[in-house]
Formats: sequence, structure tokens, C-alpha cells
Amino acid sequence: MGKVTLKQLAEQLGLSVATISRALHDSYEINVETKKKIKQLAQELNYQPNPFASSLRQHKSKTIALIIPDISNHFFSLVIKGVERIASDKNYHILIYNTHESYLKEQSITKHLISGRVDGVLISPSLETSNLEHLQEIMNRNIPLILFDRVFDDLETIKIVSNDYESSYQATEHLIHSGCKKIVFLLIAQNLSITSKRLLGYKDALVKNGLGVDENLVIALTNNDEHNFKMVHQLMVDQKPDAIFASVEHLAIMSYDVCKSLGIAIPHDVKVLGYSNLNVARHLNPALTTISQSAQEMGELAANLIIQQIEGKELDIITSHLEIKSHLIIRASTL
Amino acid sequence: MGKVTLKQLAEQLGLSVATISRALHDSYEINVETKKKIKQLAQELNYQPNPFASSLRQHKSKTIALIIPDISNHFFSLVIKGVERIASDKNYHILIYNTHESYLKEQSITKHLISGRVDGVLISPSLETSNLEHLQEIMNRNIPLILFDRVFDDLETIKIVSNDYESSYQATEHLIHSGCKKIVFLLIAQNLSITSKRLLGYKDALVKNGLGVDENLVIALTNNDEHNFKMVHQLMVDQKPDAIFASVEHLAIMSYDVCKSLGIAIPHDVKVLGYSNLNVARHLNPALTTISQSAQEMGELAANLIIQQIEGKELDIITSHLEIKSHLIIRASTL
DNA sequence: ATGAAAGCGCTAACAC
DNA sequence: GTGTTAGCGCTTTCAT
Repeated sequence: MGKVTLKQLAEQLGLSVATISRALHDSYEINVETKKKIKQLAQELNYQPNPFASSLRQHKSKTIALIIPDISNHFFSLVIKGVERIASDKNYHILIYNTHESYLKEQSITKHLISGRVDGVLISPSLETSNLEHLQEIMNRNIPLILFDRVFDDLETIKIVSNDYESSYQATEHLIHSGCKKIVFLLIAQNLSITSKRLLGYKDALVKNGLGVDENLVIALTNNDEHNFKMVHQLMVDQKPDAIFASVEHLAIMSYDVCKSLGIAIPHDVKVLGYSNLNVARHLNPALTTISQSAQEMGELAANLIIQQIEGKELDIITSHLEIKSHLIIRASTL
Repeated sequence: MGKVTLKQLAEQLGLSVATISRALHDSYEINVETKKKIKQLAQELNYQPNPFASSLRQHKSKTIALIIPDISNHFFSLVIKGVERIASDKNYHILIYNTHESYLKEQSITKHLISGRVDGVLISPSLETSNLEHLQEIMNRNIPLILFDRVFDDLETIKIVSNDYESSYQATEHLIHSGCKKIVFLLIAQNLSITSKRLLGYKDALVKNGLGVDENLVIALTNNDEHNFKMVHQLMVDQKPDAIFASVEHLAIMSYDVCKSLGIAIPHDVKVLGYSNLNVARHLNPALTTISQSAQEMGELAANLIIQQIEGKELDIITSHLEIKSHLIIRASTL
């Protein structure tokens, strides 16, 4: 019952640990017969190599860190699923961390990682993150790092994003074509790459379609739901917009709440549309038009790339943005 | 830039590695001055201890494995969040694994874990799991293991569950009190502890309220959505029930789909109710009556208990079931 | 209060 | 084809 080690196998078979180690690694220099014997005994005793010993020796851990701003957000949970699928395929382990959108938390997590605990890092930075030293520090230690969804141009590494500008442009045009003239844009965390790209897509679509940009209709919200509710409530009363474009899921849901409380009918009085991966969007009242990101695919790509990088494949895409297409799914809320 | 080790600190200060190690662990036997000097240099050089070396030495890793049947399911993503919160508080790391409801996958994961890679295991077994040897094997190696949500009585370890029997009983009574007489119970994976407890609650409530159990109304479904849809579709046509009680979330959503396709009005023609943690349940069409589990709380409890067990606190609850209350939230779908 | 040395379990360079 | 040996970086016993 005590743990089985190479040494024990060696003793039982009258061989050296080196031979055992080589055999289990399928080294070509080991006699086929001996190899067979060794493998069989290992199997019988249910030998599992001590990962710490081999990590210590080899300076690699077959482990990647996945750092996420909000684990229970459906988008991110799909990313996790994608990452896990690939990692598991390639015999990598995943350490998962939640920053709760806090820069301090993110910092303390990354600090632990420079110990070499992981071979690579996948991160979508917190809302609060603007100083990038902690990420640069990881890269300085030659630990591959990939940014996904939320990225920073300043960091010279692989970045995986959605086609946020285009999807936002397309969604805005959809609203315009549906006859909307006064479209509110709800956003959170102005500094975020995804936010600014989505905002730009929105503005460009307005201009291109002959509707000017009214800055009163661009509303920056916070992490405080109550405050957000009040803001949007006020906005609906003051501005009477004919559409709401929510740049993140929970703002779309909140818009439903606001409309309900004001007796405003969706889509009759105001159309609503939002970025969201909710698979029950079609069952909302009314069914919500969404821009759905390929979250799992993003996770899979991220995992594949980080593993390639770890295993030394030179990637000439180091500084490039990789884009994954999102999809506009039109439903009753904008009809 | 190369990794900083104890040895390097020792050389720079003209001390031995032993002293450095002790100082950084705040050993009382080290001179206060020396300690200060050492800590300062460690800070300056951003020293991070090599976790593999210390794990190898101490036979513990400050890491726990979290094995989940479906990572992207909202219930489980809340559990993950809860576990992460506590683990992070106590400086533990989490390795996350997804079984995709596959017994084979689960087996291969647990096999990796007997190497001592983790100090403890939290698991909610897959739908397919009935043989428990792989879990017993972990326990045999003296690795603490806790079951949550889905449990097996045969395993002599801590089990954390929801009050499934009572919540199901209560929900069924709610339907009966609302005038329903022909209540369908949709289930998946009969062998699951939660399923059988929920089913029992349903049946007992029927009997207690003078409505017999009609086995034709208890429908065992699978993981195949298309097949499930057909089954329920057929059922609605043949049996014309006045209520559907879905024992898992996606079966409730699917019931909405079926009703829509048949032009059956919820709640007028049939009332629908289901176990679910969807926070948009209130925005469905119609708003869905749910039994909501305290998923995050469950994760937090699981993490707290496994860490206590790892750290050697004797728990006299080893063989007991710990229950976390669920809540019935009545909404339009059953009114 | 500090140091020397052994050893956790494994890998790999170097013998033979 | 197999064995010997050194060493990854740390903790800890034993000595001083």
C-alpha cells in the first residue's frame, strides 16, 4: 500500500533504477524481454511515477495555469471546458485560478507561478488590470503566456480574441436596419480591449449609416448591479432610446429587468441585443438576440498553442492576434 | 533572470542553505537580525521556493484535485468557484478535471492521482460510474476524498449533498396544491444518488396526497437530446399530463422546447418545474419555477472539509452525510 | 544560532 | 543492454 517507487521495482527484479526508468520510457536500448517484464510488474503493482521528482529533475511539470476573472461566468466556463479537453488529450494538467476581477488577486497568483510550478500560463486579465509588470515578469522567466478574450497590445505574446469590432458593427447595423435610430450602448470597464473594440464597431456602424454618435447614449457601468440598474432606469426615462446594445451578458439581463419595472415592452418599445453565450437565450421573454462567442473553441485554441509553445515549436504568430468568429443570432428581442 | 534558489541566497549572504530555509519559514531558532536580512534579500530577488523540491521532500503538495462531470454546467461552475475561493484563502492549488460524464475518463484521471500529485480529492462522479474501485484505491493510499452532490453510500468517506428528498417532496406538493393531478417526472441516470432521492420525494409526496404513483409518468431519459425530445414529445401527446417535474435543468429547458413545438401553453395547459441554478430563470418565457441548490456553498464546504482532513484534524463526521438546503423559487411556470 | 549532510524519487551523462 | 553516479532544490536531523 505504501507508494511504489522505481527503487522497489528495481529491487524486486534485481535490476538498477536506471534500467527501470528507461524501460518505462520505452527506451530503445533496453532488451525487449526485460522491458516486458518491467512493464508487467509496474502494471501489477500499479506503479505511478512521482511527478514531483520528475518535475524537479526535468524542470517541467506538464501543467498549465488557467487564470480567469470570473469562473462562474458561462463564457469562461466554456473556455475552461475547451482548455481541459485539449490539455487532457495531451496529458497536461490544469491549475485553475479565479481573480474575481481583482488586480491584487491576479498579482498574487502570478507571483506564485514564477516558481516554475507551471510550464505555461493562459490568462484573461481582470477588469482592474492595467499595469502589466506581473505578466511581463512571467514572460521574462521564459514561461510561455497567452492572453485570451481580453488582451493588451503592449505584451509581446500570442493573443486570442473574438472578432469584436466586426460583430459589434454587424449587430449595430442589424438594429439600424430594424429601424432603430437611438441606440444605447452599455459597457463595463472602458479600459478593456474587448470593450473598446466593441464600442468602436458600434460607433463606426452608426456613422457609416448616417446616424451620428450621441455620447449621452454610451453608458459606462460598474460591477455594482444596483447602481447599474439605477443608471439604466434613469436613462430609459430621460432618453427614451429605441434600442439597447449590451456589451456584456449581464447588462442585457439587467436591461430586461429595467424594462419590466418600467412597463416598457421588448421589442415593441425598445429592442435589446447583447453579447451572450446563454443557451437559454431562446427561451427568454422575449427570446434575446445575441452575439455568441465560440468560447470553447477559444479555449481549445489557447490550450493547443500554449502546449506547442511549451514543447518548443517555434510559432511565427507570436505577435499576431488570432481571431475567432462570433455569431449574431437574431431572435424576438430585436424583431 | 535565472531562477533564484536557496543556494544562491546562501552564497550571497555567506550563510548555509539550512539557515536560509529556516529563516524563510520563520523558525524561532534563527537570529532576528539574520532573519531580517535573509527575508529582505529574498524579497529583493523575488525568490519563490521550488514547489517540486519541497513537495518531493515533504510528501505533500498543497494541491487538491477537483473532478467534475461537466465543467460548463452552471451548477458545477458555481461549485468550482466555491472551492477556489476557499483553496485560495488557504494557499492551496486546484487541479481541475472534467470527466464528461465518462467512467473511463474518470478512471484514467484518478489513476494519475495516486502518484501523490494531490493531497486530497473532491469528486462528483460521472453518470456512468457504478464500480467504485478507483475511488477506493485513492482512499487506500490515504489520500482524503470527499464526494459531493452525487454520492455513494458504500464509500466510507465524507459526503456532501443537497436535501434532495425534501426539496423534491416540497416541489411535488407545490404542484399538487396548484391543482395538478398528473405529474410527469423526468429523470436521467437512475443509478445516481440524487436521482433516486428526488424520485422518492416525488413518489412519497404523491402518495401522501392521495395521488397514486403512475409508473408511466416516470420517464428515464439519456444523454441524447434528440432522443429525449422525442420521448417527451410522445409522452405529452399520449398522456396529456398537467405538470412536468424535471429532475435536472436541461430537461426543464427541453420541456419548454417540446411544449413550444406542440403549441402547449405553460402554465395554462401544463405546469413546469425543475432543478436549476440558472439566474435567468426569472426571465424565461414563462419564468421557470426552480429548485435552486446552494452550489457555491457546497463547494466551499467541500474545500473546507478536505483541507481540514488533509491537515489532520480528526473529523467525527467521516461517515455522515452533510446536507445543504435547496430553495424552491415559485415563478410563473407553475402558477 | 548556525552548519553539514542525508535523502525525497527521478533522469541522464557517462561508464562498461 | 545495463549499471553507477551525480544532482534537481528543498527540509530536517544531528552536530557544534
